[in-house]
Amino acid sequence: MSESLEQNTKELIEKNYGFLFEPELLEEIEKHGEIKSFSTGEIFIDLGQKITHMPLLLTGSVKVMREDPKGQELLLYFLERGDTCTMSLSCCMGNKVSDIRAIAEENTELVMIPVEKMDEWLRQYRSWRNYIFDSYQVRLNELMETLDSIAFMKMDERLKKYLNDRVKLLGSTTISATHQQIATDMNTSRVVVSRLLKQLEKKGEIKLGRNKIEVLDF
DNA sequence: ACATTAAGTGATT
DNA sequence: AATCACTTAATGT
Repeated sequence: MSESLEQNTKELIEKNYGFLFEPELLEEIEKHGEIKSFSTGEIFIDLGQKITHMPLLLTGSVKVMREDPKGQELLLYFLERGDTCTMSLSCCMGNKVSDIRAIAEENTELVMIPVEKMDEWLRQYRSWRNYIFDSYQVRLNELMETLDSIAFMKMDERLKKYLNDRVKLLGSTTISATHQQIATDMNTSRVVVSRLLKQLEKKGEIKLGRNKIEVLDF
């Protein structure tokens, strides 16, 4: 039984990271990594929590957000399979406390790597170094995108982007969320979201239902 | 049937 | 675009 689980683990890691890392590194990941799974809505990294492991996503997706001192939430970016949380990276290098919150968007599996391995692997494996640097770059770009979405885009454009992002991420045109949840993600008010969604529905771009939105046009 | 939660809307700032 | 106040609709008990 544990045999088949390990087999499964190995396959999962190889499927998602096999093309990135050399075999020796993959073996190390299998050896030291701990597989965890979370169901939709579970928070697995929270503000003020010490980071002891860094996550590598295998399946599912994750929402990463920040909270300002007033308790106002702000969505930073989404993670999908093959991604790692760059924010926790910087946290564990400095042995600091997390300043972000990570929530499972859907049922998600990931490998937790102990921080001690980070240093070692950075020195030892070129592919790991590249992966980390690439992650930084990808994340930085995404952050820039959300930044100028907030700074320069109007609400209706932001909402469209939000919907498209989630459709792409979930691989489904049906999003299940309340208007309130969406509003919180974009830190605006529910009323605004409801009105904009209604407009989009009138234009035939989406179809609304209770707790769900179907994206028709994109 | 009643309470609760989600969504829609006009008016105001 | 945000907030208020209120209505209507869908769901759970």
